[in-house]
Amino acid sequence: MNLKKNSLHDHNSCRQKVMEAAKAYCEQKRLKLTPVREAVLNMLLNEHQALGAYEILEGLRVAGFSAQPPVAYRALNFLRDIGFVHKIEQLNSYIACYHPDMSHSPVFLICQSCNDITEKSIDRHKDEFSIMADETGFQITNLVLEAKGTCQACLANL
Amino acid sequence: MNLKKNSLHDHNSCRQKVMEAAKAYCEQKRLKLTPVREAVLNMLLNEHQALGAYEILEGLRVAGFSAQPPVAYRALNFLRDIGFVHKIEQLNSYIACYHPDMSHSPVFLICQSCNDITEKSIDRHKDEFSIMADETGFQITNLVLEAKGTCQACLANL
DNA sequence: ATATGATTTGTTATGTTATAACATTCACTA
DNA sequence: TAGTGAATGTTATAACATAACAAATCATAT
Repeated sequence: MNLKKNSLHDHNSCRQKVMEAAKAYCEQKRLKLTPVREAVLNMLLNEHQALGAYEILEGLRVAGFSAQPPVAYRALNFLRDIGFVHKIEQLNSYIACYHPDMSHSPVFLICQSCNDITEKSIDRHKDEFSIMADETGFQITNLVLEAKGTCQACLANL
Repeated sequence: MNLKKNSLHDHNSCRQKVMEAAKAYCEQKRLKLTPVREAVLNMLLNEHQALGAYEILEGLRVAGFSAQPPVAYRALNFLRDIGFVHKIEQLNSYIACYHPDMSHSPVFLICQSCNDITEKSIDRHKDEFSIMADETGFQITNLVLEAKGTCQACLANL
């Protein structure tokens, strides 16, 4: 499992905070964080890493939910819509967002050695891609910013 | 088809230049731009848009090549390795690169309205993602930078 | 309280994307 | 011209994702 990250912060409290934020957000927006949706978010927060849709589906099955693919994809898409889950396009997998702040675009650093994924944020509207897009009159609705490579810890162990 | 781009430049000469560049590159590196590989690159250059692997496979079938999936994927991966084709991760599709310059990272602006894809370049090592990665000691081997949205022409037609 | 409309969930089936594994052919060169 | 490594052919299957429709649940306005 991902010991490195766990050692860097209090994973439990971090997880709880995000879950509460999700509940508050849904309440405020009159959206429903139903049992399936909460279970999916919880699973992603627990793992603290990217999971494939079918891994999530297996988790749902174990937890007693219906385990047909649409169940997982619906929950994932709901959570993505509200910004608490992101898809890692290069891995076809999904990861919880620990700072669901709409004014920032997520940036992912994917370590090919330890499979750890670090989420960074860049200031929307100030980054050079947004600027580049502005220059050509392109209106961005979604940004995918992913870097694959080797993280510091793994570089040190080479 | 993609009239907008065709009107912006001499598509034919552009296509030929890239194909020649690919041939020169392979010759220099002692790599083989075999018939299948050339056919795939040619198809992508002709279309001047992103194609799915199975569309390419169908093109190969029509051209008389073997049309099992591995044939297309192998050719695509070869062309990606040498930098003449990129994968658009958000679309699971592949597009020819018109400025295969290793010191630049490709950036794609994907218009959801007209399906046009514009490739931009950013200076590797100077962009803020590389800088962000450097700060955390992350060594990037591959960058995926894709923006979905609406292009200028389509915005004007709303 | 209850009809009604909207949202969510269940379920079946299928579509789409990609790779594993191994056999065969080809091109080079020793 | 035999041996080697690269490329291709081929079969099968894995992995990812959605369409379509039925059933249940929920919200709320009368």
